[in-house]
Amino acid sequence: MTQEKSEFLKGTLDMLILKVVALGPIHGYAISQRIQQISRDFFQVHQGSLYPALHRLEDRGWLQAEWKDTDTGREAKFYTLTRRGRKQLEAELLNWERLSDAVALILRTAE
Amino acid sequence: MTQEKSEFLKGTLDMLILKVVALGPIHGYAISQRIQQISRDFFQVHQGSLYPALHRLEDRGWLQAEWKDTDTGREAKFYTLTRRGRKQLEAELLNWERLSDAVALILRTAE
DNA sequence: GCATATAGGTAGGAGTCCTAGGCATAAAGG
DNA sequence: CCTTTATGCCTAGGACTCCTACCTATATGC
Repeated sequence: MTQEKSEFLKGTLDMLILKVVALGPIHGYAISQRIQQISRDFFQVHQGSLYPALHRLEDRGWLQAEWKDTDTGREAKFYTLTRRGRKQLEAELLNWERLSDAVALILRTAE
Repeated sequence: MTQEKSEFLKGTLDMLILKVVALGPIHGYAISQRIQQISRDFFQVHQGSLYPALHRLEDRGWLQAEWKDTDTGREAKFYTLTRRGRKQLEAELLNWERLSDAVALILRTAE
């Protein structure tokens, strides 16, 4: 089955998560909602993508998790950026800029 | 082993190939060189990515192949876009635009 | 009492890209 | 003449990411 979904994240998910977490402590479920909201529904982060990604980023030492209560009095895992996570975010931002510049170079080539 | 290469194509390879082929009939090896040149060496399309991608695009009916002689008198498989390939390219261009816009929305979010 | 939203998770498969190899011929350098 | 390099095509296998489809549990709304 071919991937045709327009929401396909194209490897940007890690960067998007790091960026959203950089805005302040936030739990997983809220991260996916934030990404969807801010992107005006372009991105839809499915739970099967979200949670493995969070565990991945935590394993790599970029995110730190802590169980806390939400506003509504429920338990949730709140994530914060580590120092290394902040560095990683900067690296990914730079790489994304270069990538999209490189793509633009090719797309603008008219001969 | 983690993927850390900055040349990582992030799912853009199909679009880039379609775009380069849209510029005129060209063979596989030259496609990878073109992409590397135009992107100022940011993208490096390895042969293990290139040829499977070309076969994929041909299987989907977006590219058409024909054996011809190069300038230097060697045989090579020249690719051209089919009508469906042209449509696909336009769809991918639009999707790329939307994707990068959506990413930009999130990256510019300062709170 | 039951559906929906919130909040966490896993398993399995599909798809893409990479490394590492193989094959063949032409040009260039010693 | 012979060996290296560039050109040109290809595949196998593994790593990684993302998706669908499932599971669990609690709070809220009807």
